[in-house]
Amino acid sequence: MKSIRLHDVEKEAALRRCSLFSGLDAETLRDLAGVATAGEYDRGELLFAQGEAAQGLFIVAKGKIKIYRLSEDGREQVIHILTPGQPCAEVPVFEGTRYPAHACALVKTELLCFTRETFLREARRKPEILLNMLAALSRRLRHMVKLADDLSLKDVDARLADHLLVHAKDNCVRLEESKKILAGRLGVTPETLSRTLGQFQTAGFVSVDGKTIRILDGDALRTVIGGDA
Amino acid sequence: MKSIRLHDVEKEAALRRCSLFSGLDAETLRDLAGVATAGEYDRGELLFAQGEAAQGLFIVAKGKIKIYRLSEDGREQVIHILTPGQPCAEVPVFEGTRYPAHACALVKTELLCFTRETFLREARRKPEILLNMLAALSRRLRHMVKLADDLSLKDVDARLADHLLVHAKDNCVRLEESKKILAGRLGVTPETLSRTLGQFQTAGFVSVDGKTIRILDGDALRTVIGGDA
DNA sequence: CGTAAATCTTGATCTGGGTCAAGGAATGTG
DNA sequence: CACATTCCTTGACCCAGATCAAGATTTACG
Repeated sequence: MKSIRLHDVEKEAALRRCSLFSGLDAETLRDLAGVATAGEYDRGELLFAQGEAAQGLFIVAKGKIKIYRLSEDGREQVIHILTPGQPCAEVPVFEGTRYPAHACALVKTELLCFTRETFLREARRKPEILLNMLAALSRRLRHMVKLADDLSLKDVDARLADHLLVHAKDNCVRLEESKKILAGRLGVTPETLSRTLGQFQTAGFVSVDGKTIRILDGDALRTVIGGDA
Repeated sequence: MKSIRLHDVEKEAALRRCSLFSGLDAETLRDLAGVATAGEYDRGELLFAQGEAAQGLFIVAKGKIKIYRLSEDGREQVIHILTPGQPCAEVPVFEGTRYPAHACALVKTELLCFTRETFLREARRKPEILLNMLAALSRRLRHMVKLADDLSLKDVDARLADHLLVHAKDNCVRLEESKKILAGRLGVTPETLSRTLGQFQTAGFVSVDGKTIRILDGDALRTVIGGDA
């Protein structure tokens, strides 16, 4: 890690992009920006390791962070890819526990960091910060509940169709991530994702071109989510 | 619903049993108890319906609440069984959104209720309330992440073994819920649960007697969680 | 207590999707 | 540009666990 200097306006902009803070007024954001420190990580550099005591929470300003676990047989399970605006390690910071996963930079990455103490001090001064974070955490919890639901009672076709519809911007889904990682997020193997996407394509529901998926028949996808193939 | 009167000390005791509030000091708890209202629901009575605007959050004081969804083909998916001390509907209350599921009383049940407005007013006065809740929500989020993990990469044997070890009190697990509901929570069908429990029994890992499961060989269960049958 | 409803167990069968394997496309690197 | 690496696709096979069906056992209630 290399400490870098950022103007407060840059830090503020980075914070505003983060859902945990996005609803806050300008003054509060400025305060938070004032107490945040900035750092730069090289590609492949480890941010923190699973099991380490949580010292601070991070906000991605630029670049990409991979959150992953290693199972005891050494297989890597990607939990999240964090892009600019996303926070990281709030959970262990509140609980005062250890980091539950590894985090490493996928490319050269700039981060804002609050130490645990700094953050708690600010939060006590301005409860809106906490209300905001509660809403954001609630939303994440909701997503996880849905995912767990879907994993046990929907099939792969339904999960993929759902994902495509949710992430479509005017009938297109651009994959920032590799398909391998998308597969992990849907809880399937890359092979199965490839096949399912293939089926959708031959059925005429979508057309796939590299990392761009165009939705040709949204209604068909919606019926896939409901019941049968 | 029938409004009932409870002494503040009773309400306070109910709040203290709830993880969202358990770390709070006596004064704060008293304040919260002062603004909570109490209600009684009959067996089968609906607390709120999926899709309804969230008006308040509840704490179970006595009885049992079932949280469930109905899929479009009418099948019921139990999400949670709430027992005394558990909170309900915090998520939609923070977000100011709708209830994401149905809730109904399984037996005659007493509940404390905060309206959205009342709660937010108190929370703003005492930020510790929010810090406490953040930690609690974080923990729940962690659990869901683990469940989602396990659903996609662990088999039923491992999930059941894990559940038994986590919930054991001196080598015994008493099922408050029916086995059907436990099955739902582990993301399997009742048939599979029955079979798996049967296997564990004939293997000598546990002994089952009605709603009580005694763990005979904890180490065996731990190895089941790890890798193979 | 007896009957009905719900819950639990057990067996037989079927299938979604994981695993293994091997051949293409991309992308990066000296 | 050749080479290596990682990513993606496709095929063949197999198994965990769902589903269907049919008793057995418990619980609820008039």
